[in-house]
Amino acid sequence: MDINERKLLILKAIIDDFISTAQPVGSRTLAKNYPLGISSATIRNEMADLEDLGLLQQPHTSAGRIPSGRGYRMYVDTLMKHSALGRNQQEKIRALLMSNMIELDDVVKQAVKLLAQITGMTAVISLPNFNLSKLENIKMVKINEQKVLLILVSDSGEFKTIPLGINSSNQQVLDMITDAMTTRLRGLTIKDITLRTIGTIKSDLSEYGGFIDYLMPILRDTFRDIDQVEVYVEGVHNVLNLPEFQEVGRAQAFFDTMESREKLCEVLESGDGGGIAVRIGPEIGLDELADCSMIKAAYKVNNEPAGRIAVIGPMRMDYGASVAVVDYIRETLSEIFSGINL
Amino acid sequence: MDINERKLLILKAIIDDFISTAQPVGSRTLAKNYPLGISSATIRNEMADLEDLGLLQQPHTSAGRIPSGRGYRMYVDTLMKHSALGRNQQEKIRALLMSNMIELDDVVKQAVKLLAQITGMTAVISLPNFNLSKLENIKMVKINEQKVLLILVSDSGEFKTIPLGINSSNQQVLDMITDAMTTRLRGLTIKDITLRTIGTIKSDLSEYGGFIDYLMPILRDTFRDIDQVEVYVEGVHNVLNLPEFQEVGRAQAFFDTMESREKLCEVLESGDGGGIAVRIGPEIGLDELADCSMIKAAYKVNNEPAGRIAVIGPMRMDYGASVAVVDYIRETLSEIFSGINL
DNA sequence: ATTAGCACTCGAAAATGATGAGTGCTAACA
DNA sequence: TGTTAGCACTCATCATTTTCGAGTGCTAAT
Repeated sequence: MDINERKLLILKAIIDDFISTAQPVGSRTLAKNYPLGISSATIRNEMADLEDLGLLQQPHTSAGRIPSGRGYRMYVDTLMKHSALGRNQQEKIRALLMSNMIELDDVVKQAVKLLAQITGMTAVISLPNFNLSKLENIKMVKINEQKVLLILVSDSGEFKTIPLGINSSNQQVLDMITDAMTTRLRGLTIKDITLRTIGTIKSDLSEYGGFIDYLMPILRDTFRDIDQVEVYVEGVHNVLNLPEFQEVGRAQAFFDTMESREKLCEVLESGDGGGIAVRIGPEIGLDELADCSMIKAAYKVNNEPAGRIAVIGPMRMDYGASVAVVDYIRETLSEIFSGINL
Repeated sequence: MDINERKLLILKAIIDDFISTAQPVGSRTLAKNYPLGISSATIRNEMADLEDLGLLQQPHTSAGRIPSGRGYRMYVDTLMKHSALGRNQQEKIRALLMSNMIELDDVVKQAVKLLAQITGMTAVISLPNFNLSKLENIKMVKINEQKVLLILVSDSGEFKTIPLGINSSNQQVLDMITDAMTTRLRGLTIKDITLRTIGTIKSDLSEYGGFIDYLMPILRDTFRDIDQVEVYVEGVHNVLNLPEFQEVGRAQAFFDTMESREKLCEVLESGDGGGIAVRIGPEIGLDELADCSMIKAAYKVNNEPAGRIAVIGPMRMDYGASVAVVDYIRETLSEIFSGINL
């Protein structure tokens, strides 16, 4: 059986309708509400064909049709209207993201909130992995007799602070040590730091013998443990407004998934970083989200792919609008982070 | 009408039963399952009296009774069994909270997670308000040409880091400035810092004229904006397992409330800090939680009341067990934070 | 190839009925 | 006088039935 222009038109109409009503759509309503110029009987025949092609499915015998995963795929690939964001909405996003520019974290948090709010779904964003950026500078600041703050600065201007429980140190000594560390470690990533590199520092500082022996294991453990990719999630509860999440069990399963950093990370970080990816149902690669869809994109920091941004919602989502928003936010983030040493 | 011993016994039985089944309890089941030694008819009469006294209510004519707010109040005040935590559970809590002791924040986050997990309800905890603790030390660390990290250390060993966007500063200059600031501000709380105090610093450092003129407004704004009380919430989704939250609308309203830091703060911080408070329904003081209950207590840092810890759930909660957990965690936190300069 | 028409299907919603847990009241009883 | 057995009555819940209508597939006419 061939798939012709008209079938595609009908498929598009069905999906458009289903996206906005969440109800299976039948031949009569279709004939009534869309200018297809053919009768419901003809539509019925075509629909039967579309079902045979695996693009539609019937919840039960006497109901209308709903799109299948493959149907959505075709819709997203070739049928849907790619809408652009309205001017004023663009301005709003831009203004909000630009307003709060001291830290990358803050911008990113703002962005994910915005994304959730605009789409009415759940938004997820991952931060650039600090472990992979090059160290530029290392400092330790004595907080009090029991505590020192370790500060790692990356070449892109990001930094990370880590409190250490260290007894009675002296700021001058700490400065000497961090100077030596900076010399040795500058340009490396945290991932690159091994026991051996730390060992070399120790040999540079033999004069502080005892204290170094005390400090180094702590630093070693600290470097070993810096490792989680940060993920921010926003708008998890938005889905309660959607008809597909009206049974608490369903909603609860979704919430549980959204609370698992690892799963989210895995799903976010998979795939290459180019362009926008639309993952439909099982394509997401997570059983728990097999009846959801995800739109995901990588934003850049200093023109290098860094973190990912995504929106997750029911398969029946407004792909056109969502893609537009994700794209615009990705673009704006990349722009904000381009070349600026935060 | 007098309220005698037997009535109280019946009330207690009804509430115990209702807490565990979530079903209105009738006279027959009561007579069958509790060793009251009287017939269902007698119980019926007593129940009618208890209803007249406002301690019970009937969802509809031919249903059993459920406790009213006043009923719960009486239960909590005089009837319920105060159970203590089991030894092994105590050990578990203790071990978990002790294991992770570098930062107060970490302990507190661990505690709130634990509380939610053990009670199966929603747990909330507020941090000691940094604004109210006395400043001990102020530092600024140059991160790079555009950025400086401001570190405020309190006398209890807590600290707060605030990134500032400041151009091309020099670490020596920063040290001079923070030394002057420390001299002037030590012992004050952040709340105490006014425009005038900042002005005096400026006069100490006339030699750095231009830079100070640039820096001071930034610091002024920064001090003015440090102000939010941190609140951690954990286990919001736990309530989905409870029968009273089976309609999504109900659950959603609860989630919304739990997302409002201000409302939570208000509710947490109200009341004096002594002992454990059980707030039933409207006593919480928030319309959105009028059919929930809250158990709340203040923990201490250095033997001074600091933050609050609470668990929030349906009115039909196991008050005895919950009070025990809250109490033990409060106690353990206070102990961990007693006298230790973190 | 298209469409009108028709018989048929089947879920959703409304109507009906049985069930049973619960009540209040009364009269008998210890 | 307090307690209890008994009884009529209430009413939510659940299962069953009925109705309704949107939808389908098929056939025959255009």
